[in-house]
Amino acid sequence: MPQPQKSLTFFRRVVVIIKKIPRGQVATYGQIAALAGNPRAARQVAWVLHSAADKENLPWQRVINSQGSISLPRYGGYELQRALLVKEGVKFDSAERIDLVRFQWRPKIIKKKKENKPGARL
DNA sequence: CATATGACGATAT
DNA sequence: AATATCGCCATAT
Repeated sequence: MPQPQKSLTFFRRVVVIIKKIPRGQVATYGQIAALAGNPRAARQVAWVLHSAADKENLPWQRVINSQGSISLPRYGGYELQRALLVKEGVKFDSAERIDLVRFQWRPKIIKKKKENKPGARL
């Protein structure tokens, strides 16, 4: 018997995650890789975008690098990505970087139960 | 199995 | 700050 819900491939998990990035916010390759279960697979996220951004209709423009900047080369998609983000309200500073503190998506950690320590002070 | 690819990330220089 | 180098690793072939 095959497992009822065999874990999805990394590829699929990444696709699902990227689709959840809210408009006006961004996520980094490494962040997405981590959410997909492998914090060291940032490059694979790039690969997923390369191979499926279009087919899967992903909000690919919301994925940027850990420096808060666009990874696509100038005249190779950079301008388009920048324009799409600006249109969503994302701001770029004078160094062409996005302030991650302001714009990075911070999904709620769903995880399992078990947290909630009554009386715990932080 | 062996190699190649890649919109990365961290570190060294 | 800008560039170079290396480590990583899911997929593709």
